Parts: sequence; C-alpha cells; structure tokens
Amino acid sequence: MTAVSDTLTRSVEDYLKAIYRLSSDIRPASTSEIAQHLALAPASVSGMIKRLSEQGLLEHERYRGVQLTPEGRRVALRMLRRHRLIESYLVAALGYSWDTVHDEAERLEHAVSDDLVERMADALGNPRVDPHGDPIPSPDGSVPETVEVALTDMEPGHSARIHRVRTREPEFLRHLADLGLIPGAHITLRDRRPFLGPITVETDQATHVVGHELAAALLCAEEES
Amino acid sequence: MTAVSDTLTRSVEDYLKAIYRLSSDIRPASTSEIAQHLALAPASVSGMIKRLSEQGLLEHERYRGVQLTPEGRRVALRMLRRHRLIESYLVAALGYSWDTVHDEAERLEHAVSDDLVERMADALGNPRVDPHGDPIPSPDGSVPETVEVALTDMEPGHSARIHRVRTREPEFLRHLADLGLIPGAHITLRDRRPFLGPITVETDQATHVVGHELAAALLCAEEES
DNA sequence: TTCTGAGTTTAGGCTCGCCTAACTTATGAC
DNA sequence: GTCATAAGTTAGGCGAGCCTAAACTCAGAA
Repeated sequence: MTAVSDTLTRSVEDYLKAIYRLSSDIRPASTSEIAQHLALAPASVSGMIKRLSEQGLLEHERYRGVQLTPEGRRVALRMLRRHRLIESYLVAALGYSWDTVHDEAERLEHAVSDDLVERMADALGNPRVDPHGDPIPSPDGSVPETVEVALTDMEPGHSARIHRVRTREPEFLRHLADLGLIPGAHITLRDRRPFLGPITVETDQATHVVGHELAAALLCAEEES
Repeated sequence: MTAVSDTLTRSVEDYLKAIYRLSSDIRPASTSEIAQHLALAPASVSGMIKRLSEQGLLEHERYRGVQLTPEGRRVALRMLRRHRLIESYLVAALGYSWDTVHDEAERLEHAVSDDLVERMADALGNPRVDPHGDPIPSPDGSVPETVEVALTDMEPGHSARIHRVRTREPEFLRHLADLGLIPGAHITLRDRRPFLGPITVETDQATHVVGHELAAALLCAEEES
C-alpha cells in the first residue's frame, strides 16, 4: 500500500490544511483567500492548485475556486489531528502554555510519524479536544459535530459553558486565561452593549467586562439556567 | 542576533552532521565518504560543499576533503544534542524501544525548537548519554571525552562496563537487549577466538557467545577485576 | 449592453538540491 | 618519470516551490 499521504511535502500539507479551513460543502476556497492565509502570491497558489488537482487531492473550477476531494480531506484531517494532539501533548506533558504551542505544533505536525502521534494520544488518554477546545479528529477522520454559539450572540441572563476559543493571538490567549475565560469555564452573560460594544460576563470567580472582538472568539454551549 | 543556524535547511543540517561524524582534527572527510553516508551522488556533494564553504561552515581543500569550521561544528553539535535528547525522551517518556527511535529522531531533530529540546532535557533530568550510551553534547557544544575500548580489543579475563553501542541496526539492537548487553551492564570477557572469531562474554545473568561484528559494536570501560 | 476592475491564470525567471555525463587531478605501480 | 585509475569537480538538466509581470475572465455598474 502506497498511500498518497506518504509522499506529500510540507508545502502540500499546508495547502490542504488551509483549503480545509477556508472551504465548506457549499463554498469553495478562492485562490486569493488561500494565498492570504499562507502568505503567498496568488500566482503561486494557482500553480499549486493545478498540481494538486492533477494529483486528485482537490477539485478546481477555473476562476471559481477549489474544494477538497475525499482524499484531500483525509490528508487535511490527518494534519489537523496531528496538530491538535501535538498541542495537547506539549501543554499536558511539557508545561507549554496554550498561547505558545501553536508555532511549535505547526512545525512538528509535518515531522512526526503516525506511531508517535498515537503514542502521544495514548499518553494523554485519547483526548477529544485540544487546549483551545478544538475537536481532535479521530484517526479515521471523523470530527464530532458540536452546537456552539459565540458569546456575542447570547442573550443577557443566559448561562453557558465555554467550549472553544477561536483566536491564536498569544496576547488574547494570555488575557483570556487571566480572566478565567477558558474552555470548560461556566459563565453567565450579564450585559451586552449594542454596536459591537463591550460584553459583561460573570464567571464562577468574578465579573469581567470584555471587548466585542474578544467575546466573539469565545464559542459556548448554552445551558438551562 | 541572526545566528547562521536560523536559516539552515534540513539538507544542510544533515551534511554538517555527516561531516562531523566522518572527519576529525587530523583527518578531513572526503566527498565520496559524505556521498556514501548521505546516499547521494558525489557530484551533489561537491556542489553543496562549495555552497557551505562560501557560507563559512566548512573549509574545503580541493581534491583533499573538508573540515568543519567552528561555526559548522557548532551547528553539528547542536543537531547531535537534539537527536540524542529526542531519542532519550522518546524512550523514557513515550515507551519507544532503543531500536526504533533513530528514524523518528532523524526527522524531529530538524523540526523542534531549542525551547522544546530544553524542556525535554529538563523533563529527563538533563541526561548525559542517550539510550545507546552516546554522550549528549551540552547546549554550549562541549562533549565529554571518555576512554572506551571495543569488546573485541579486550583481553580475556578482564571485566568492564558497557558504555556505548555503535550500531543502529534494529535487529542487532534487539538481539543485544535480549542478551542483556546494554549500556551500564557489567561484563567479563571469557574467550576471544582469533581471525574475527566469536567472543564469549559473561554478564551478571548469563554467558553468551557473540559474533565478532556484534562484539566490535560494544564500547566498554575496563574495570579492575 | 458595454465597460471596468478585482480576481485569476499564464509566462517566464529564480534558488535549492538533486541527478548524469564529461572532464580534471592526484596517486601509486611500473 | 610516466601513466592508468580512482576520486573529485564542472557542466548541464530537472522538479518543487516560490516570485513578478502580463494576459485573461467574470460580474456588476453605468
């Protein structure tokens, strides 16, 4: 068996990850979006798209954008599993904080073997989410669906549990950790000012006023109050 | 500060490691040796040697061979530290056996950050040797000197402690582990047949007869008997 | 319906790191 | 001292992956 994933370069893996993130079943990813995401010139992306669609990793409709094929999605999910498990391992086993793991994982995800990834998973007891609350795809590529609502879309008075944090900015992450606004925390929305105004949120420890941008990064599961 | 080591490719790191291994203060590494070691065509090595000597990482005397400059040696030792610490970590923390860690470390050594390497070192209590008994260079690049003699060069009746194992062949390593011939083991040479004949060696548990090739891979520190 | 501009693709060029083929150098046998 | 040969180097080529500049497409405004 010679799986496609055996011969992929680091670059290709990054393209597929980016396209996975930027596209959906109903919306293809555009050349310029991908270029932006990877910090490359659009022309470079066009070239790579051509190669990858010839390899059967994505579908390309000229001037319209790209979607992953099942094979391409398989690769992307494999990278996502690696990335999130590596982040989890670095935090749990080597004392990294959640605002510093991203770059390290970004490099390691291309270098680790499947064996090592699964050993890390076992050592952690096969976690289902990473330190930011993002779900870890299973080895066969399934991702649990969850219903989440941004803190900015909740109604005042409602309670919820923080599920995921949608930023990777170290400053944001450190600030959120300082306030106790981390995955698993129980919160109640107290006030929401209009026009992207600040949000007042109560944790089990304290009450904080946070900016709209920060609140929008917090994805929550609402609870009966 | 922009250290040279910030911009090196995986390939360059491998060349420097190979040259470190193949050369000494008195003997330069030859083009064909390096090519052999890296499984490349000699012409490719010639090309890379040119680039690396222009970068100040090695000294090249045409048709004579290459030596590392202090800067080149610094890079090589940094890679060696990484490699050996990664091997140590994988064995100690993730249950790898000493015959399977090499390939994994070979890829990871190019991807880890200095920070991660030092965290692994700390987690292990800053070991001085790796699972094969090879010394781990310190962060500043110093390598402890040790006096070692191959089992094939010892006199019958003499006792010793196994320091290092000079092979990476998984089959050899597994076999040695089965016999208890691992770093730290106390042994006594019982018999040595001439003409590269078999060696009889006694451990604390048993007595084994091993082939010359295997015995030559065992580097020992002799002890008073 | 035509035109314009944003977005996309093509054309051509570059470096890295490898290759093979052809040439050059050093060395040791005679 | 000459010369055959092994070792090393140069020349030229290729794919990956990036770039800039130029050409093309599509969609929305006039």
